[in-house]
Amino acid sequence: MALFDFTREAQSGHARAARFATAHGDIKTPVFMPVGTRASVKGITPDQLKELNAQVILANAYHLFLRPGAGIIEDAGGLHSFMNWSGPILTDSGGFQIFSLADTLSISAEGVDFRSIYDGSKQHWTPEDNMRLQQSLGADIAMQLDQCAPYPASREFVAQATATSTAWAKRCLAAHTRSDQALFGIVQGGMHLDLRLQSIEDLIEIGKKSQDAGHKDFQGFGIGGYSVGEEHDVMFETLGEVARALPPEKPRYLMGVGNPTTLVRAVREGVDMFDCVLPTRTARMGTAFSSQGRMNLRNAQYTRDFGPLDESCTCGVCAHYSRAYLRHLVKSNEMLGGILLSLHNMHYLIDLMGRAREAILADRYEDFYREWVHSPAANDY
RNA sequence: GUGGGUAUAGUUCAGUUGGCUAGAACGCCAGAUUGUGGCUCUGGAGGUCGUCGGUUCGAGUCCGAUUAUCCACC
Repeated sequence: MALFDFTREAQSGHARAARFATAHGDIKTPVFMPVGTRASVKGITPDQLKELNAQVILANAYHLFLRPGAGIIEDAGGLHSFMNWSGPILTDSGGFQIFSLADTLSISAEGVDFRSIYDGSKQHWTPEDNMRLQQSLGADIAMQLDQCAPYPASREFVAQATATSTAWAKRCLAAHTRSDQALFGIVQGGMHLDLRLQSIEDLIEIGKKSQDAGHKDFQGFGIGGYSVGEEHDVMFETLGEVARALPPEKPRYLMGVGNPTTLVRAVREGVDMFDCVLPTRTARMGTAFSSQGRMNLRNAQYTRDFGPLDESCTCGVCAHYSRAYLRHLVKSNEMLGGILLSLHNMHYLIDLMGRAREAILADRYEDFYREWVHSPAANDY
């Protein structure tokens, strides 16, 4: 199996099961990727991630560039060595941070000026700078630098941001030379289907021309610009058509999503990969996913509840700790509370995608989907 | 026993020369969290101001008694 081959194993409706080959191992899809922005999945060690069957984790080029700096990670032998994770890693470019952190000074076709969130210093990035950065970090998958439009935004603004992303996609692809690292283009276009379809057409064209010139093509595509504050159902008005307009022989990565039910629905639309801070962030705030829906462990009803977090969960936290104890930890601000709930939530999403994969392989994804949306577990947002 | 201090929300305390619908912090209760600047953010409940009486148009604020409690001295 050649590097970056996306080998489709089964399809059930639009849902796909596949293997994506990277230099640090295969990724079996559909897959949820834990987020470790600053080379750390908050509260979870790499050993624990392996036990949870995490296949690939995320890091963020923007944050690592500002701290500790790419040079240090390069001297450490790359990101894998630096953080002691031997499996696949995906780095996000930082396009989302430029949009979300509001320290952006200016964005033009040429590049972006922004201020460091750590010391306020002025920084300048071109797409080429960003590619150099991500290649020096050495992840298995790099994302193009993109511009993510906020929501709501005028159609004109979204169209302009999408055009900028497309221009940057072309330059990122041209500047990307590392053969053991995949590069994903990113679809933008906000909630406008026509802008998104145009974005996809442009990305495919850019890849084709690059290949014709003897250079590489994108090995997959991110679907960006969703989960930026819109109502949950808005995304599904266009997601299916967007996902299926992408080349079927390459992975589709819905960026920044999400909660369990959104994953189950998005897989049904043909999405293969997800990442989200939700399992760890909500865990630190005291919230757990469960077969009974979302649970807020701070609630008084758990004060004397000595049963497991989720009776139908197979994770180590549910095997050994009671709701009452977890509530106590959360209420007492003990870091162990956030850690244990993070472990559980992470297991929950990884296991969910594992079960989705089994259902696809057995060609009964529609049944799996129906069962899910009618179960109390779907009460998760 | 004597002298002095203090009694206001679950807790620690603010409440200016008497003029509110008596406030704060923490705690408590409940929401939020989607390509992570998050021990974060948003709401809510809760007090006949120790008790009884007096002065006053009006008392958490002044006066008396009483109870509790703290300190000092016998």
